[in-house]
Amino acid sequence: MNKPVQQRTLKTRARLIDAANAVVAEAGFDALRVEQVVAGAGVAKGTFFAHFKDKDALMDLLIGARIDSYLDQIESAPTPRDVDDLIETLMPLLNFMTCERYVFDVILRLSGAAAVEQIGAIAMTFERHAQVVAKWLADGPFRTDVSPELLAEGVHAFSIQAMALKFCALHNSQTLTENLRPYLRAWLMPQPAS
Amino acid sequence: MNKPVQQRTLKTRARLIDAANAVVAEAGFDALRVEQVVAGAGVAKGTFFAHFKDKDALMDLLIGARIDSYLDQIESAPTPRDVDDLIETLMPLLNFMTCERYVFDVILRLSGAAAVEQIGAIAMTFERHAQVVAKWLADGPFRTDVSPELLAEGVHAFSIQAMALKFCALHNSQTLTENLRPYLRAWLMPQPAS
Amino acid sequence: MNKPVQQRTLKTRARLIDAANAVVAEAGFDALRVEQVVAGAGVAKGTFFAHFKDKDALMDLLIGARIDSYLDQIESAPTPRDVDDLIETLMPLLNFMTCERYVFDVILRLSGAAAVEQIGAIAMTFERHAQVVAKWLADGPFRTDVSPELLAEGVHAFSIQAMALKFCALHNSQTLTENLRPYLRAWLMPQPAS
Amino acid sequence: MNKPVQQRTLKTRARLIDAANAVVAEAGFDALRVEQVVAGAGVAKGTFFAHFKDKDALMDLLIGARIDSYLDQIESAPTPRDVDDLIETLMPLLNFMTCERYVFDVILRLSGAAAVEQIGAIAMTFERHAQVVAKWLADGPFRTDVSPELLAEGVHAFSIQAMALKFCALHNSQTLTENLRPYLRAWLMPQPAS
DNA sequence: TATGAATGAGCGTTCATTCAT
DNA sequence: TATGAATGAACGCTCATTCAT
Repeated sequence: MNKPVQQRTLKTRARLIDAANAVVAEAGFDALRVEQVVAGAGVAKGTFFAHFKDKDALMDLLIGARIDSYLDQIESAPTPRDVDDLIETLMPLLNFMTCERYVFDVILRLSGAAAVEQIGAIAMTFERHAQVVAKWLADGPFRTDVSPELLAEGVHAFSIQAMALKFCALHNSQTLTENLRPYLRAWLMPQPAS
Repeated sequence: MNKPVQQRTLKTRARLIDAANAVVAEAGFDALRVEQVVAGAGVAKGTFFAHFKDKDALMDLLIGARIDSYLDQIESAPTPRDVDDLIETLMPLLNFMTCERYVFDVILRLSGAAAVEQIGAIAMTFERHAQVVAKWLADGPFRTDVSPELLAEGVHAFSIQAMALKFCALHNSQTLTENLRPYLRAWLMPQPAS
Repeated sequence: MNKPVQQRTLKTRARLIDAANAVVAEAGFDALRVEQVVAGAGVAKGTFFAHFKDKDALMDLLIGARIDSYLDQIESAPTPRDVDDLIETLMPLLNFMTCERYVFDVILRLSGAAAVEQIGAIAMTFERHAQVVAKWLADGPFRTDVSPELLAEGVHAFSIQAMALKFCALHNSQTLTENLRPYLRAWLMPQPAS
Repeated sequence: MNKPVQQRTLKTRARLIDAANAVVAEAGFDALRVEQVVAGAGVAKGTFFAHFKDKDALMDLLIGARIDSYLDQIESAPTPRDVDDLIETLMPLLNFMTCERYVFDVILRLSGAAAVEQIGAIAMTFERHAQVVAKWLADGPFRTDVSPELLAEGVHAFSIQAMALKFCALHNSQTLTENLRPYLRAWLMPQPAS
């Protein structure tokens, strides 16, 4: 009964997102302007704000979708055999997350939601990321004295740290991979008997 | 000859900082506006920017000073004997860093300087923090298979993670301390022989 | 055959008006939003405009009805014997008309219809008001050198003036009654022989 | 000492007003857009709102200035000898006030100020109008049983009434002058001995 | 009649930062 | 150094009204 209306809504929403993606492809996330998006979608400005609370909500969706597609790839990849393998598998995602300073900032900002109702796409991907990595860690040649879930959270923490260093003049002489490797080795590998 | 001028300069700078601290005490860091600061200091807006490169430079100073005073306390505290001790020692600092979402964001943003010349007060405190923690970790009953410096960086990474969770509706049911403990246990303690 | 349809129509219309009155009772005329009204009536926005040409048409109805009920009271009151009596009789109406700045504005705007076909409830009440007052003035101890109709129009003009003063910081130290009395004395009473 | 700065301010303000007057001359008051004004003045939008609280504040100034110049003409005109003379003298002002429905609405809206500090140009002209007319009425062949100030307020009330009728479909078959004459005759002339 | 997504055009805001004096 | 008016570029908002279904 209310299907036709909803389809119209979904169509408009899709056009907005398509237009936004076109702008991003052209000029990047930081350069996206709401005005361009509505112009590209051929809708009124008011329509934009009927679909998205604000520009951040759109960004959450766009960036969240990309992270999700990277997670799809990651999930379908073979379980990493060692730390280097793990890093290599994660790299496409980490590279995307640091492709623009603006993107990294948005991700940090939106990865936590002030209220449960406001949990957005990016925050959801963080949950998923933890699950995917935990599943790996349970299988691989990694330390077993703590839960895979905790290990996965640590991978996340060190990834953030390494990504942050990429934007830091003092430490960006090393690549993201090089920064990340010692952290994850020390975190994931069983300690040699002392 | 130029002594009086310098004194006036220092005086103006001091008045700006005092005014800023008054605003912060009244309304918090997030609510601080340059306009309020210059009004409180009784100078013109332009004068503010003659003393501080930008608003962030002031924030760096204000927040950096507070972090430094927490580090003073931390440094003068006895070396922690275990993880709980370590957390307890660090907590006043971590609580301050998460007193406002805005403060946490500023710290993340300024903790890595975008350029080497721009290393500010907050970035300095992070170096100092790393040294203090590394010294502790070298002395305590912690794992020795990796360098204390790397361990300290990990403490930092997990602290950031735990602080971020404080602002996340999905995970803030636990206290910062409760979130941090399992991370640091797993990171710092020698693994039991498996 | 079309009875049930008409009844449904009338029912919807009544529900819209009830909902509108509820909003007005809660928050006043100025705060009334079409959205609230349709929400309260449990119908869609478009339905509102199937029943009322525009929001003003609803306002015309709501405010016109209230004015009419004040006119009922006025009409059933005894013919005023003097100016003070006249003012006292009119006051409930004038107080309502100035209960909100917005109400006064709407009344001014709709009291003269832009087109003859658009004569609405408020415009009708003004005609009625003029007739009622003219009838009084023909009977009372008032000047007789001009027609009662003209006198009534003057009462209207001075009432508007006095009401406007109520919204003016320069003149609202006096009550509406106090502002109105000298006007109507000078307008309605026979001049003393000079 | 602070003269040069103020002159710059005044210059910018003058450019804004000039640009606004140009737009009005071109397209009328109703068609004035803030964007056009700032474009015409060659200043930023922020500057506009630094000079005027909102668009209404500019309108108050523009319209108030015009009314004032009409009042200048009126003031320098010879004292009217009778009602027709009076109407003829006032007509340029009344014609301007009703040149656009929008202008009349703005005048009504801004003629009263909610607070004394907010009294604007239009509200001031109303005071002046009363004074100018009162001075005339004291001199002319008009009724003397009430104060000239009261008589002037009545002229104002009837002028508003007559202007409102101009926008009213039911009564605009008569000219403003024709509508006004009977009112003012009855209001201003000594009553014939009955 | 009923629906409700879409419209739309302009206003006001924001506030750190700049620059001519 | 000090001044403070001016900048600027989007964003977000408003909300009555329309129109295709």
